[in-house]
Amino acid sequence: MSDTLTPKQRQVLEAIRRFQQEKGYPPTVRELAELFGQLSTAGMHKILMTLQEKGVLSRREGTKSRSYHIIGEEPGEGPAGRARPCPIIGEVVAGMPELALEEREGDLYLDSDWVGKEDIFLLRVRGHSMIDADIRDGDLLAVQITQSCRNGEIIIALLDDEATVKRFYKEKDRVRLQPENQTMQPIYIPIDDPGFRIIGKVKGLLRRYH
Amino acid sequence: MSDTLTPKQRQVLEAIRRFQQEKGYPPTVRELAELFGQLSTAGMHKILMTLQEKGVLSRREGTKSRSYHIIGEEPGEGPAGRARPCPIIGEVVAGMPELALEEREGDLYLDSDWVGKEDIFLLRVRGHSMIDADIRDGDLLAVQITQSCRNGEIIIALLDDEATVKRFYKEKDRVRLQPENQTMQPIYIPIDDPGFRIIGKVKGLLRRYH
DNA sequence: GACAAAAGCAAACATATGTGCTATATTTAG
DNA sequence: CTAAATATAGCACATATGTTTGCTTTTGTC
Repeated sequence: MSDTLTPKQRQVLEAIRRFQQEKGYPPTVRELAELFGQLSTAGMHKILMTLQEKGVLSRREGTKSRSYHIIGEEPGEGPAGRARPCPIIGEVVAGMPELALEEREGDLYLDSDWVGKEDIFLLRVRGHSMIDADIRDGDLLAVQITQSCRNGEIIIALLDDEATVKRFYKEKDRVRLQPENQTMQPIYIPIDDPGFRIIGKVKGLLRRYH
Repeated sequence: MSDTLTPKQRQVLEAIRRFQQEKGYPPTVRELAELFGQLSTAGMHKILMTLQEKGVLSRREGTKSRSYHIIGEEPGEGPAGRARPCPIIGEVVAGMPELALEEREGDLYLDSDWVGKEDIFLLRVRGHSMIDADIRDGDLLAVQITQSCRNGEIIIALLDDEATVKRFYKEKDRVRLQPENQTMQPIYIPIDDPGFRIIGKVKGLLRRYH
């Protein structure tokens, strides 16, 4: 089908794609016409009709504004629908869960298919205390903010205003925090310890090689 | 600033965010009004004005259609601009670099700020041969397709139609492939070995916890 | 050159969308 | 309770955008 397109029609199609990509919303007929330096909208409109007849362009219902889109690249089914910004936190600071934005290093867009749709932030790992879990210094941990976690999950917790990464095990009347580094001993905490607070659980890990 | 928002105003803001997220373009005033079951656009319009005064909402120039957007979440600066789809390959198969799409498990959107803008695919790690590099069975490796790589980089290579993950070192007249697992010996390959081919180098790692 | 398809311009028109009024209910703060 | 702020409806109007008509120019083909 697309092999029957004229050069001009390809250019228009490509312009629509780029506009949606860069701006984040579809163009109007006039905006397209201006992009090609045309003084009238009629010509562009005719091209758009042809592209629809040829089955490569579509639009939402009726004659709504900014409704043209390339078939197979519907806005919302693309990156915008799955990617979500996640703040990178250099350090977990007491005073959460306001997520101390002072420590914010920036955002990273993550695929919600991979990391889920719940509240997430990225925590940069410092030190080698998790080396037995194959977590390295400098890695980013995707942390889902939650207070409920199950046995064996890796959690981020505040212990007397100090943040730690540990495996979580709930025992009779206490909580056992198991370090992954075998040279370190587990920590036991009474369930009602006021200095203990769970920030969230680790859902993913990101590492970058240079 | 945002602490002075009324519940209704928060809801509207959240609706704008979700609309842009799901549809891929900003809503009209009437579409917003309908979302809240209102018969008039006047109320919604007033709320939008208030949100602008409070500095959380903005719009493109003039009075264009579908131009409202949340400040800090401008469409185009968001997911669509940085996220890029990367195919997940279950196994590196001989016959690359056509990237045997049969083995394709799907796509994952990755942030180009993190993974770069070059050709990338994701390779699922099988086995524990890279455990000393803290790479686990099931991890995803972000592989940049290239033939040029420097000493010490982790590469994906084809050796007699078999894919391996190794550290790359170029020596005088041969290439040394160093496994990360200390129980395994390095492999030496003449530079002109026809059965040897570099697929690409590892730029990142993704792990998911359950 | 004749011809048809594609592309362009100008001007109008129809619909979609943004904005501005008035009036009335509902909520909130004091 | 009262007053202010907020939210709603209904209507009118201005601008933005989509669509159509008629004509001219360009382009490629026979």
